[in-house]
Amino acid sequence: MSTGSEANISPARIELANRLFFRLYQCANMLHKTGTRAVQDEGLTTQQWAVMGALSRPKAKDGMGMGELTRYLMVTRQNLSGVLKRMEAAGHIRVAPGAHDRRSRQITMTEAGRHVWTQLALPKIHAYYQQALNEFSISDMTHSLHYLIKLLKNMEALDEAEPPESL
Amino acid sequence: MSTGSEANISPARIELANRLFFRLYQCANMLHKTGTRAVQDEGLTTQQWAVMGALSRPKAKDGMGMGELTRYLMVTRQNLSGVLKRMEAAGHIRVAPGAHDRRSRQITMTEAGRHVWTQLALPKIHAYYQQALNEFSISDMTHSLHYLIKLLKNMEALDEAEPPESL
DNA sequence: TCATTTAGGTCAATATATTGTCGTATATCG
DNA sequence: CGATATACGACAATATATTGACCTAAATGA
Repeated sequence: MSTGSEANISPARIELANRLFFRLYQCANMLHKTGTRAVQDEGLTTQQWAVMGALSRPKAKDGMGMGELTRYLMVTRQNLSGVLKRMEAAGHIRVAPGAHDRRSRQITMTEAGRHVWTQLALPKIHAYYQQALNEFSISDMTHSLHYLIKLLKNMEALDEAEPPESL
Repeated sequence: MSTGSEANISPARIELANRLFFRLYQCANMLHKTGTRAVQDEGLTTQQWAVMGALSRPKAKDGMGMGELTRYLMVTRQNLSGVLKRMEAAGHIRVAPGAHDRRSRQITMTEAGRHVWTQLALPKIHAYYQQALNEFSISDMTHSLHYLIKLLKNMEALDEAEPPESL
């Protein structure tokens, strides 16, 4: 008797979804607010923190390409372009033409950037984690992570369902 | 033998915290990207959606003050001011001086705004919820909500620990 | 080789979002 | 009544973030 697509969502689900997304919205705001505040003395922001976190991984030892980074951070290249420009001006990163594919740009951390990251930013980030994850057990963190990834996958699917520039 | 403050964070905790916050960062980006896309035909954004959600609650039948809204949404008044100005221009909301306290501004949804919200936006939002929460059981949603609120409380405490304008 | 795709740069418009500062009207308290 | 606190408005600077459009150079495939 249903119309084909599962349009019968229970009011309880809707109510829960409403609360869930509202809290996620608030979390997003607070993440950027408190996160940026945690590393502002180093001249960083939450976004630049994410970029440095990506580049400091052992996997990214030889740097990362633009497209690789945009996919990893889930932002547009126009956006990332601006962030990287500021980070390059600050001396945190270096941009060089790619080795194999000369169209691509390889983004690497500079020595200065690595110093700022490991010596100055990381201690503050760890202190931030400790406060932000106060009262979270290892189990709590594992479960939270699981749900975030699950949600993320659904939103990625939603994103790919109607891409803006017809990827 | 410890230095007083609990500086001994296990590497496992740090690693988990890293992943958790990175995923939260990605979720924040995707929430705004896919959320805005879901309601853009109605001329709305994720933020305006949040505002209308707040104003459409039975509790806010008589509208909400500026300060009330900034605390509810956890944004600054300078930010909210801009959002509200656009929404007022679009005819979605009305701003009137407060009844009791004439310094305050009472923000209310207009009839047109209520129509856009209930008739156009809500159906799309429910469809969005359905896709974004695909494979989430009621239990999953309840647990996710619980963790988001827990995290939020910690970040709020962090925020109040060092307020910018010495509230 | 030629057409197409891919990886980017760049410019522009628009909307969030923060911090900081100055100013004004209104409450409120002593 | 006078001092102070509160609730805003307005303005500026800066950093994200999106979409959209136009461009170039290099890789790739028929």
